[in-house]
Amino acid sequence: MRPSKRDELVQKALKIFYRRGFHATGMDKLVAETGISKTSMYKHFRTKEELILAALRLRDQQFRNWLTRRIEELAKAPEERLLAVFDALDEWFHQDDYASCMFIKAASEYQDQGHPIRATSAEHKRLLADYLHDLAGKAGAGDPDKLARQLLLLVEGAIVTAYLLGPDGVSGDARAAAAAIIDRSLANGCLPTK
Amino acid sequence: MRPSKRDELVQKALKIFYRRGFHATGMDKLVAETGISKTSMYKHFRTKEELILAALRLRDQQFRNWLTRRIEELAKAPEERLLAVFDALDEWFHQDDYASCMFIKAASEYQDQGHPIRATSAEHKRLLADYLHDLAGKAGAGDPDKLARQLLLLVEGAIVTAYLLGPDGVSGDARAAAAAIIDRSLANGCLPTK
DNA sequence: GACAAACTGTACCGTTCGGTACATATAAAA
DNA sequence: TTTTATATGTACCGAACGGTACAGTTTGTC
Repeated sequence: MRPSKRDELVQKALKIFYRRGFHATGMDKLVAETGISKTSMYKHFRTKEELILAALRLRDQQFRNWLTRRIEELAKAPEERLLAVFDALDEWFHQDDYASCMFIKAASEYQDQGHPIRATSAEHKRLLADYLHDLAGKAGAGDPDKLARQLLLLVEGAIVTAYLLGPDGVSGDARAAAAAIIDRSLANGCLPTK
Repeated sequence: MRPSKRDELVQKALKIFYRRGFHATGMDKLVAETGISKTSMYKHFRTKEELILAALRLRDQQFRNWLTRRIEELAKAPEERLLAVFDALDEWFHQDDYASCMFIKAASEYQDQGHPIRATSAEHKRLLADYLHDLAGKAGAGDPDKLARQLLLLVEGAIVTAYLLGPDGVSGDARAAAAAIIDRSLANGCLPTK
């Protein structure tokens, strides 16, 4: 069974929304760029918002899937994986179609508290934080909650900075900063571990 | 001389754009919410984009002004000011109308390379980085460039995370992470300074 | 080949978009 | 008081917005 027209639509819409933005992308533009008729679109999704939500759900799945897989390839030991996070991000930042994080942008355009698009974006970040927490725990962090939250700050900061000021060096800085806070968390400060 | 109608417009438009977004805010909405006639608006600004740019320039000025002033109030010694950055941010995050960074959101909506709105947003971040660099230098950091770039990551990460996951604790985490990387920069690692 | 499901093209709906035309009002400066 | 600059209200422009109606075409299945 070939990929359904529905999946094809979501996949293509995802790329277009990512590249052009949500409000700035009209349904007619989606018709023109996907080659899928508007009638079909509204057969699969009752509103533009539902299509956006489907695109965000797909993005969440694809992105976290890629990130975790890449990190597992790049490093084996948990402490090393905490740093490999930023090596994976570096690859992302240097893709020529890199344009920040889709969820940060979605939450920027749909700011109402409790709006499904904003809620979905927040959930994505929570899942990302959970993954970092998992890594931090396996690495033997003294306070994995805290370490994960601190690393998340570096991840988000790197994403935004790589977009606004360019990708070069950002991951390296984030990695170095991460090393500092990881050292603190694992060694409980500058005291020798024994 | 009273504040000109033009300044009043930019000030009010700034708040509305910040709260509702750029594409989502039509000129008619601005007329309704500011009480300023559309004719006047287009006498002062030839396009909506020019009005947005004026609002961003005002925001840049107001925000950096507030931030630096607040930091100078909160701490006197340069090393302490590097940490006070996050105390000031914490106050911002807990304002009930906090809605992330206007420039991150602007760059999210106007993604074209070289678009004036995106360029203005990038410039704001560059100026923020310059300020951090200045503080880092005065604090005697070994590599003020690097420290400033790392702190900027924490600042941006805190802004985004406070918006998406809520303000509580974010600044504390950022502050703790900042302390770790500042210690490294000032002491050149865990080695004693002498 | 028949049938149903899925997809397409086009025309259209009311609304809103950014932006303009124009005639009127207000208010300070001369 | 007349002038001049600046504000206003309203009506409007063509285009694009999200979304619908409907008739016709392709597609896989029995």
